[in-house]
Amino acid sequence: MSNNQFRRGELYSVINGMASTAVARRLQKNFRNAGLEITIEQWSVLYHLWKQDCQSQQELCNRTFRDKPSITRLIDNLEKQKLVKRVASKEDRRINMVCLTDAARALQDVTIDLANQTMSEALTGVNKDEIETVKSVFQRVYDNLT
Amino acid sequence: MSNNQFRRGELYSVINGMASTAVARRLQKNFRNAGLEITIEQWSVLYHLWKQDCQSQQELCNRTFRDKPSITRLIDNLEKQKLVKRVASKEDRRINMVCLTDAARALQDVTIDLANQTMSEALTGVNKDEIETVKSVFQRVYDNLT
DNA sequence: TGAAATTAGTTGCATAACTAACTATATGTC
DNA sequence: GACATATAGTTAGTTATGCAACTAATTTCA
Repeated sequence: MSNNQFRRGELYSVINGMASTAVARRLQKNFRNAGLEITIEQWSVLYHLWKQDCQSQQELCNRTFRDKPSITRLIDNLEKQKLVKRVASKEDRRINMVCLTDAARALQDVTIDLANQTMSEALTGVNKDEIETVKSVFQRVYDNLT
Repeated sequence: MSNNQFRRGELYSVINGMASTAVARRLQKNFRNAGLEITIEQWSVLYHLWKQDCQSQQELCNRTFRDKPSITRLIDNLEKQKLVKRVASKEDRRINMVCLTDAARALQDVTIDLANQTMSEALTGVNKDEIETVKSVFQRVYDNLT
């Protein structure tokens, strides 16, 4: 095995463990400290609904990079907390449109502020070019594998 | 909220969802296609034991960026599959040294090859400088938050 | 030396992930 | 129109994660 290849295995560990876990934990902690009961996974669904309300579960799967059972259960839990409602589509009765409640709309500004603060903290000492490189690399990695 | 801040929230979604999920799924699929029954999380523990055998659970926590209960259960499952053994330390009876079995040693080459192939596939079109930038950014993000 | 604090690991509980198998609705084709 | 196929979503079973609370062993220090 070449040294270069071994570094790639190592890179896998780095990408999948270190930074994303640390950011996720910090954001979750910041939500909790602010008295917010939502998980970051639930937040990531709400994030896409704030950008565009009333999406089908399949659209949320595509946008959050999750599979269908994961979205089913995230929506189950969000519905229990009265943050979203499933509304049967009239055009296609297979489809549930997932729509925000007023309670969820009230969370938008405060939670996005917390996410921005968390990311600012995480990205201290990282410049814009480096951020653009990370985004671009991740986009290519995703495209290479899907 | 400034436009720049909003992009940071977006970056969070990108980092935590897109690339790492895609790589993890592909690697898991490649393991399964090769008839290997281990999960990528179990593999990541084995990876550190291949680098250095017989580490305490706490050392594995630090190296894999997982908390203690996660490691306890990963080791439980690896022990069920007879890939590791817990060996009580003689110097400090609180400590379990986690050691590889022959069965686990036999998995090293084939699984690391699969990981390298998967990463090569994922990183097609990404040059060395960009990889170094990603690693460096992730290291700083981790340091900023811990 | 003996009580307090620290460290290593486990257990319980909740949420989330993936796979496979399932139901129900819609579409396409003969 | 009817049967095959595809699509949207759910359910079941296993693994993994995070947090809090716990036990047991070790260290600190008064």
